[in-house]
Amino acid sequence: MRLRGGFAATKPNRSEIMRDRIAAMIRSIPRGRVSTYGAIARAAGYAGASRYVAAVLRRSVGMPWQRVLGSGGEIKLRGDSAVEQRLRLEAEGVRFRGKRVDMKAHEWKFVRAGKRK
DNA sequence: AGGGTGACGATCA
DNA sequence: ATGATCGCCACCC
Repeated sequence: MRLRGGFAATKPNRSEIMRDRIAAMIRSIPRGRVSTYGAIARAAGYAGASRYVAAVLRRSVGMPWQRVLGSGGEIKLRGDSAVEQRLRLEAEGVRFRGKRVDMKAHEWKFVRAGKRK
């Protein structure tokens, strides 16, 4: 957490930086394009943290959450949420092939960040 | 320290 | 295509 006014704030720990970087990647996905939990984790420099990407998305507000999908363009939400996600995506022009998003046409390619420990 | 959780992902039956 | 398994990661008791 950053403090205002230039006072010595508590140094952000590894997880906070991780969370911020992941959130930034999600926010950078343009309208009409999508990505996956795994790809976002890798792009942020945390390969393997796909589950955490979902956790971050879940607890953040004002994020384009509908643009984040499971591997292969699969909607991982359940019930009403899943329906809403599909509607929101179709509303911004994202096409589906059966149950999944046509990744070939809509997957957003990030410029990878360097790997980190 | 130990065990359980989830909007994951790859693999296999 | 579908469900079970297992490995992963940070969190939360």
